[in-house]
Amino acid sequence: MKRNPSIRQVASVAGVSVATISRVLNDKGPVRDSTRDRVLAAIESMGYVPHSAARSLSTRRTMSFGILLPEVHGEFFSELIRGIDLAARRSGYHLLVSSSHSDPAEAQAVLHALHGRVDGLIVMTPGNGKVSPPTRFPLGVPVVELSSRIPSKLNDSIRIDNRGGARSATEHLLDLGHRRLAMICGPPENSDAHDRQLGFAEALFDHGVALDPALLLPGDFRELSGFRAGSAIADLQHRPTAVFAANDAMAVGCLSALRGRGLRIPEDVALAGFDDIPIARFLTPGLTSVRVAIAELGARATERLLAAIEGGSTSPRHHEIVPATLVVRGSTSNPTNPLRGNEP
Amino acid sequence: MKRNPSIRQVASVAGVSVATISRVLNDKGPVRDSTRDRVLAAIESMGYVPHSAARSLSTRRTMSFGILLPEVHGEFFSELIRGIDLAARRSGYHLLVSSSHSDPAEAQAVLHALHGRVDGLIVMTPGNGKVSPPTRFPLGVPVVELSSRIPSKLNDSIRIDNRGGARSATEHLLDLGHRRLAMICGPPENSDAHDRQLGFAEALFDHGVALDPALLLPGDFRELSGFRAGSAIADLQHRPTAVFAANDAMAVGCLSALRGRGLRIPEDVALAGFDDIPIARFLTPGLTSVRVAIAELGARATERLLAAIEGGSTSPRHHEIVPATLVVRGSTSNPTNPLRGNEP
DNA sequence: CTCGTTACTGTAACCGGTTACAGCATCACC
DNA sequence: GGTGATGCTGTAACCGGTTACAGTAACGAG
Repeated sequence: MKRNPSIRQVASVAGVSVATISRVLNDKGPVRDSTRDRVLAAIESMGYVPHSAARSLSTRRTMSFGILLPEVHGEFFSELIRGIDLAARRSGYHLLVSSSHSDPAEAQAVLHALHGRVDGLIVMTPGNGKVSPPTRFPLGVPVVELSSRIPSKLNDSIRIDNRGGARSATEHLLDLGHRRLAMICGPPENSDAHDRQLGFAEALFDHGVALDPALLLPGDFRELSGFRAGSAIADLQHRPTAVFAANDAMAVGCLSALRGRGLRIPEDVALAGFDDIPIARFLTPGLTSVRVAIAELGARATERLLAAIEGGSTSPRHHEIVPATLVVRGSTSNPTNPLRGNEP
Repeated sequence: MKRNPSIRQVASVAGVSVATISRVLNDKGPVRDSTRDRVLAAIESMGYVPHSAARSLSTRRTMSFGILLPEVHGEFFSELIRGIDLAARRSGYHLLVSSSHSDPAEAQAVLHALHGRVDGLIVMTPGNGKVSPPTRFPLGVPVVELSSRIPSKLNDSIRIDNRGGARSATEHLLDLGHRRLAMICGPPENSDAHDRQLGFAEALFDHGVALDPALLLPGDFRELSGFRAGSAIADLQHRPTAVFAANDAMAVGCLSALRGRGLRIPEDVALAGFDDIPIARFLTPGLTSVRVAIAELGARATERLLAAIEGGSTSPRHHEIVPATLVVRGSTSNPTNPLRGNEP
C-alpha cells in the first residue's frame, strides 16, 4: 500500500506553501487564479486527498457523529439509520454506528472510544428502569437521546408516543365491542415495551374493563415469542376476543399461531400490532397497527443534534414527542362492516 | 461545553511526563507501580479520555472501517450491520456507515471524506452493468467488495450464491411438476437481482421448459411491486402455476394479491421467495424461500477485511461465495403431501 | 571503587492538517 | 518620492497524541 501524499509534498510540487494549498482546498483567503490552477493541477496529478484525522485535530471538528443503538431487530433499525444518514449527509456529516449494545458497561467503553471522533451523539438507550442510562456522556459533545423513558435534563430527547399509540389501538378494540383483551408484551426492561403496556392498561381502566393478569403474555419483540403467545392464547379456557401485540413482529407470529389453530381473524380473535412495518398491510388480513414515521424520527433527531452542534449549548433543551397513529386494517375491523379492506 | 483535558494537563497534574501517561494507557514500556497509580488517579479525577483523532494521526491507525451501502431496504440491512458490527467490535474496531447511495459520484465523494478516518472499507456496490463500480478506491486501505458482480482483481470480494439459490428454488418448483413458471424480478440494475434471474432461466433451460417472456414481471424488491405483479399474474389468461419472487418482500406482496383474488396457495399457485426473512415462516402458508446467512456474510467480510488490515497487502486476493440454501415450506409443497408444515 | 546492566522516566520530534501573523509587491494618490 | 492600502503568499505555532532516544538512579559484579 503506497502512502498518500501529504499537504507538504503537494506544496513542494506545486511550488507554493502549505498555507496556500489549504486555502485552495477550503476556499478561504485570497489566492491568485494562476496559483490556484497550479495547486489544483498538483493535487490532481498526485491524487491528493486531505487526511481527515489531521484536519479534525486542528479544526476540532470531525464532521461526523456517533449513534449508539441497543439490540434492535428488524425493519426499525434500517429505517432509523436511513433517516439519520440522509439528514446527516445533507449537512455534510458522517455516521459512526455502534449497534447491539445490551451491556451498559460495554456501551460506556464504546463511548470513550468515540472521543475525538465525533461532534455529537445520538443515543438510543434500552431505557430499562433498573439500569439507569448513562446520564452523563463524558465527551464534550451534544447528545440527543432517543426514546429514553426519563428525558434527561442535560440532553435533548426525542420520544415516540408509545403510550398514546397503545391507547388508541386499545380503544379501537374496545370501541369494536371487545371486553376481554390480551396483550403480548415486549421485553420487560425495554422502555418502549413498558410504555405500550401502560397505554394498554390505561385504556382498559378508563373504560372500566378489568385487566386479567393471565392475559398479559410475555414476549421479546421477535416473531417466535409472538407465535408462542398466540399458541398460549388459543389454548386458554376463557379465550380473549382481541389481542394487542406490543410490536408487529410478534403480531405476525401470533397471527400464524392463531391461524394454525383454526381461529379466524378477526371473527374469532381481533389482532392489532405496533410499528406498522411495511408488510403489515400485505398480510391476510391486513394488520391493524400503530404507525410511527421511523425515518422521520431519525431525521428529526439528526436535525436536533446538528442544531446543538452548530449553536453550542446556548439553546434550551428540547424534548420532543413524535406521534404514533393508528392504522386500521382487516385484522380488527369486522369484515361484514369493514372499516377498511385489505387492499394496500 | 467544557473542553476535555489533554494528555499534557494530565501529565502536569500527575507530576510526570506525557510519555509516561501514554505508557500507562497503552501498557507499553516499564512503569513503576507507584507512578502508575498516581497517573491513573489523575486520569480518573480529571475525567481524561484520550483524543482518538490525535492518536490516529500519530499511529496511522484509526481502529475503524467504513461501510458503503447502496439503497437497501428491509431486514437485509440491519442483519448485515449486526453481523459486521459484532465481528468488528470483537477486534476493537468501529464502524463508519454510509448508506443509501444510488449515485456513484456521491459515493466517490463520501469515499474521499473517509480518508484518514478508516483503516479499511467494505463496499457493497449496486453492481449494475452499465455504471461500473469504482474499481480503484483512492485511499491507501484494503477493501472488501460485497456481492459485486465482477469480482475485482484488486480487492477481496464476497458474494452470495444468487444464481445457485435461484436455481434450486426453480428446480424445486419444476420437481413438483410445475411447467408454467413466472418470476417477479428485482431492479434491473441490481446484480443480485440479475443473478437470481439468471439462475431461474438456467434451471428452466436445463429442464427443457420454455421461458415465456410475458411471465417475467418487473419488480423493485419492495412489497408493493410484488403486490402489483401478483395482481397482474392473477389477471393473466394463461395463468402460471408457480411463481418465483426475487426476494421475500415481493413474495409477501404477491401472496397478498393472489389471496385477494381468491387464489389458493399452493393449490392454485405455488410461491417461492428469496432471503428467508424472519417472517417467512410465519406467513400462512409458510413461505418457501432461499436462505442466506446475512449476519454471517457480514462477519465473514469483516474477518477478511481485518486480515487484510493486519496482514498488509501480502496475501493473495480472496474471492469467496457464501451458499444460499433452499428452505421448503407450505407455499410450494402440496398440502396433501407436505414436505414440511407451517409450524416454525 | 568502577563499570555494566537494568528499570524507569523525560525531551523533543514527529503525524498532517489549519491559521494568526508577518512580509512583500504592486498600485493609487498626493 | 513617499505613504498607505490592497492583494497575495510564506513562516511557524498549534491541535493531542506516540515514540526514538537520551538520561538518571540503583544495584550487582569484578
